[in-house]
Amino acid sequence: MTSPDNTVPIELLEKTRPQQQRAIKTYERLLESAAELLDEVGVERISTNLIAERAGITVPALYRYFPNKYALLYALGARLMDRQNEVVLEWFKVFYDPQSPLDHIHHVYDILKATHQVTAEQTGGLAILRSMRVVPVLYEARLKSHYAVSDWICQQLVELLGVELSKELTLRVRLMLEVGTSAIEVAMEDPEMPVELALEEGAKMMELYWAGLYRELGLSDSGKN
Amino acid sequence: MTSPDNTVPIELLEKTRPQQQRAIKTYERLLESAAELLDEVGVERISTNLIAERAGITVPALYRYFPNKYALLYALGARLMDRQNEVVLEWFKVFYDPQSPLDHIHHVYDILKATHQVTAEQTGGLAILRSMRVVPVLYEARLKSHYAVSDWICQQLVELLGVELSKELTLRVRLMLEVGTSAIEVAMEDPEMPVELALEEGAKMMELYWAGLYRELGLSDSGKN
DNA sequence: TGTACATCAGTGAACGCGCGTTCACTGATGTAC
DNA sequence: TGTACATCAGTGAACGCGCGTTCACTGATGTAC
Repeated sequence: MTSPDNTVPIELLEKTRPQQQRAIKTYERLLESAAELLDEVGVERISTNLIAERAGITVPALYRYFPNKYALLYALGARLMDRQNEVVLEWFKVFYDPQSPLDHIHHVYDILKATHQVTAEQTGGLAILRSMRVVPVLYEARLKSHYAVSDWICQQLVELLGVELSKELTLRVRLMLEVGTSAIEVAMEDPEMPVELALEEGAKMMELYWAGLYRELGLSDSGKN
Repeated sequence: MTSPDNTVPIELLEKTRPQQQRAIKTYERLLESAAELLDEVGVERISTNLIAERAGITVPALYRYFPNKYALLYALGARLMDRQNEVVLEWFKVFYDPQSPLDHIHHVYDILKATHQVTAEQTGGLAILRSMRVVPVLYEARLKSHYAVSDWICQQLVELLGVELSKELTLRVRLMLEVGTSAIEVAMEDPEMPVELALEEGAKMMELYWAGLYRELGLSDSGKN
């Protein structure tokens, strides 16, 4: 079950990189159009024809830069995930304080807020996230990216707090990230759900759990809150 | 953004209900085939042709029961969501104890476990959940179903614990459900993630949060754990 | 039990359409002298 | 500065295919007498 259908591997790498000004504009217009259409018609209805038309070019021009439809969606998804991941690195830089090294867990809201913002600023951000969950080849990229972040965070915890690295730690961090993502997605997709509430309560859940994790690892919380 | 494209409403209701034995078999084979294909090729590649072929009938026979492709996927999704929702009702029945009315929050693992099992038993269960996140018309059904459960849970909390019903309570319950779903999905889709770990840790997160919720509402936890 | 008939279930063939992709091409941009 | 040329960027036309859906139909099942 859920085998990734590897019979015919799908090439995701871009073919030609745009070089001239004009080409860069075209390339960006392609990504922007794809993002809009992902939002408007969904991943099961999007097509190269639609994307090219929206971008104001002909279809063969699209194939100049991307070997196929999925490579284009991948470029879009990878860009968004990279931005999200940068938020995590930035957050650690800002909120890690050697004076009170466990204090960062009281700033989970900030990381959710920043990630939400990055996603909301991207045209069709929510639709992009959704499509990454559903297209097999994109899903694998998503998994890989999430593990990259989990691993990076764990490495930080090892270096900064001296905790012992373990498979279980990585998985627990990964689960927390997934819960955070979930809160952000709910905030974005449910019109009834106020963004602030979703992010605050999501952060609360993560914080409580994270504090428990540190307690189990023998690290004592600063007691704040 | 994220407008559900209501220009041409898609009919989701079934046309003819199967009556004879033979027809019921055909109908079930259609759903089963669709579930398999959702898992194998994904929602953006599934087609009525593919489904009918797999079910061993011709395409017009499919159109006897469903007005279109989405109605079939909807039937599949609705059936799974209904089973999941039943788990929630059952769980409350089993774990609500008038002697210690707050004790149910220490059994969150059980509800996750049972929901996971129901989903794992359904062919292509994970693929069905994923597809419900991404097809606009199915997504609305998903939202509606989730709210039905949240509302039902809130109603239980009102009746059993005497808490005051509020919009915020519903949203917090809904968020918890979403987090639980998230843990189950991670358990199912990530080959690296041991199912038990995901469910246990997910339950832990929900429990901690839920305990906090009760504390805020002025209900004191039995202290067990 | 046998048959005529009504209803239910599924078929064969066809439709127009948009899909992804490729080809040989023209036009635009940049650069060497 | 002007021009010849190389490279980059985008086009027009076409392809075969599978898509969703409908039609008039044949075959299977159930029932009344």
